[in-house]
Amino acid sequence: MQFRLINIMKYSFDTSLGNISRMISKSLGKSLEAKLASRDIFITAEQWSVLSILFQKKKLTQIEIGTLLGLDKVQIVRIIDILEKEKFVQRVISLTDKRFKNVNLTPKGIEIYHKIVPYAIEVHADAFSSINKDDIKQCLITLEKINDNLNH
Amino acid sequence: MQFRLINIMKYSFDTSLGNISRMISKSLGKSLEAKLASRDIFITAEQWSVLSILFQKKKLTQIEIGTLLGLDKVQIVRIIDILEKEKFVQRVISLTDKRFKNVNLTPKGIEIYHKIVPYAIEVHADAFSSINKDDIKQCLITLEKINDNLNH
DNA sequence: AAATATTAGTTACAAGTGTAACTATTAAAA
DNA sequence: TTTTAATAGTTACACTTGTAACTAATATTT
Repeated sequence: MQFRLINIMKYSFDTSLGNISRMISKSLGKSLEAKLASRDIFITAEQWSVLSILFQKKKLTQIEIGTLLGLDKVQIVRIIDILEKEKFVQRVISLTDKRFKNVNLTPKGIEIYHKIVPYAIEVHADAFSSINKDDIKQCLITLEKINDNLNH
Repeated sequence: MQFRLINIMKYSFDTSLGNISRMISKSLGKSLEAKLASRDIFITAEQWSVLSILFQKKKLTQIEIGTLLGLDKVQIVRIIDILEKEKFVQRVISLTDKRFKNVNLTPKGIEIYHKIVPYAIEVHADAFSSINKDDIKQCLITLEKINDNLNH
């Protein structure tokens, strides 16, 4: 049984999830950043991921953001510093525990979020073009499962 | 029709391919690097991708490596510099066009390749555990298609 | 054939990133 | 209750990475 598993798993570069996910993630990020830059919006893919998770969850501590995005606390500090300087987010020290800073979108942050969404959709639409939409759905479900495996 | 597409594509962070592929690629890379480091093999995930593409294709120019892996020529120079210093690969100037340098694995490079493969398989097996193997196959096929879309 | 453009690979430097050490605050242990 | 440990967030510095300019060789244009 173990032998069979190894057999199935025979390593092949072409189908290596590590490689293909790295390439896709890079392409999508660069593609989004290029689209935004051409409209004079200078926001990186990672900053965008923070903006969108904040839009979805409304209020998160820096540690929570890091956990959700797989980024460490130093990276989060830097991203929040930049986003706060641009007044897209604000830090609010928690009343119940002064170690925590709750981060939330400002009105300007919500505005930029809505401005960027169409470009994010565009990038994904390009990536998904001429691929069966059920296949894409199924693929994303499998990727979620893989991601769960990797986080536990 | 276009309206329907946009509707299907409604942006959701959770199912954002950009985010999930970034997280998976990072996890897999770090997981492999940690496994290797604990056995005193100090090779990064990117260096590994170069070793394995060279094992598969036997001989490639630096530009070809970059194209296959989605890395630019400067990154490739650096990786090949390191791998050459470790005597895992060698550069051979092309006889037909002196601008090109053909890169290939040395016997030591082939040896380290075979040494690393089991760890690469292990990392993927962890990622795929308890997921239906047909789903994984289908997922990888879809990712290949997405990757093709992004490269054209 | 000479001049120009293009390409593969390299180098240099600025900008970005990861690691470790730090502060402030709260929780747990003695 | 005092001491110790743990946690959220920050800072500093070494290391890595991206951009642009460079060399050398070949291809193209004039």
